[in-house]
Amino acid sequence: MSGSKNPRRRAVALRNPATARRSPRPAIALGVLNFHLGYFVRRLQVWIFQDFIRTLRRIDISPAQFSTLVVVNANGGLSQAELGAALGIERARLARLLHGLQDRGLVERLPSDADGRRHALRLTPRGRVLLARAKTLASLHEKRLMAKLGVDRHNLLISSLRNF
Amino acid sequence: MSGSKNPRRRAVALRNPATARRSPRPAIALGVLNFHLGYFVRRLQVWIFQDFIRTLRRIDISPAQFSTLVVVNANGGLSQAELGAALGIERARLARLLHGLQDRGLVERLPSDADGRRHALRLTPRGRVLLARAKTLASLHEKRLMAKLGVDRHNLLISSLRNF
DNA sequence: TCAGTATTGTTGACCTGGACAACAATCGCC
DNA sequence: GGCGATTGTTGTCCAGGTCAACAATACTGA
Repeated sequence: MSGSKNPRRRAVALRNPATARRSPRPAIALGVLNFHLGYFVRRLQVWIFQDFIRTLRRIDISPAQFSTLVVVNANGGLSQAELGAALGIERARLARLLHGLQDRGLVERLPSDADGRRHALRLTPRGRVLLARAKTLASLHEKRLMAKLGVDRHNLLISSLRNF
Repeated sequence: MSGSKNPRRRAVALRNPATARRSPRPAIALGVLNFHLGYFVRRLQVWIFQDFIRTLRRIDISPAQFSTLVVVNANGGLSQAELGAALGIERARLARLLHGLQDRGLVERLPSDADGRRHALRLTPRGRVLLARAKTLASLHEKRLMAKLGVDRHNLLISSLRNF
């Protein structure tokens, strides 16, 4: 039984110049990926999130938490359903996310007197203070992103995607 | 103990016009998110991935698998380290991803005769056939994306991000 | 030569997020 | 007043990202 049980066995060695290459390989070809916007959007998004997370790590605010705080602050008393629809966060996920923010004393969920099912979301004073700090840090991140993309391209992308 | 053990208790009802609003709420304000490119990039990326996944579901190829097949096909015999660096996939993750593709008979990992640690990656004939099919479906997805963004904006975004 | 160091790939473990279903409470409508 | 729809919560599953440890191999410098 020469290891034939394992479906991921190594094949026999191959005498192929490509596999023997030792000199520094020229840049990897991306092939048809060059025509797929999703590839580039994903790379940009990964870079942005990593920088954002690193920048706001000291106050322990993730991108999703940041956008939540911003939108709650800008729309006092809105419901979770509305918030989720605005941010594209599924309601189960949003419930847990808000619990985390509430446990940290940043948001409060008041019972809406107009609809017993809804929670009217609000920032606590502490939430507003933290949000101000978060906005400062987030603008630092955005400055770094502008520097990386170039200001003109950054503006082009923002205006191009805003009304999407 | 009126429920005071639970740190996430509901507060007393609030008499606030905002919470009592019953008429259709005007569009949710995004506040400062309007100035953060990451917010828009993420929304676009989510849309793209959802459409891509749905389009290629019938052949069970994810975006990461697609880009892997494309790059392996375009760079015969490259190593996992090179592939991972090109696509921004961490090597632990890439190892498992490739195992999945190998188990499906789409890629093979030949021992590189130049370096005993490396695997020279290649598509199998079956992998090449599936990749052709995947490319067809992916271009359908891209057409849908172009229709949604508008061709001009799509081209603008691609050329703007390609050399990023 | 060879001992120490770096690289490559693999595996295990953990965590976050997304997706989906079930559920209770409440609302709206007829 | 009852029935379907909505809202929020919870459980569960799965995919991905991350990190650490490890074995095998390559490289480097004394």
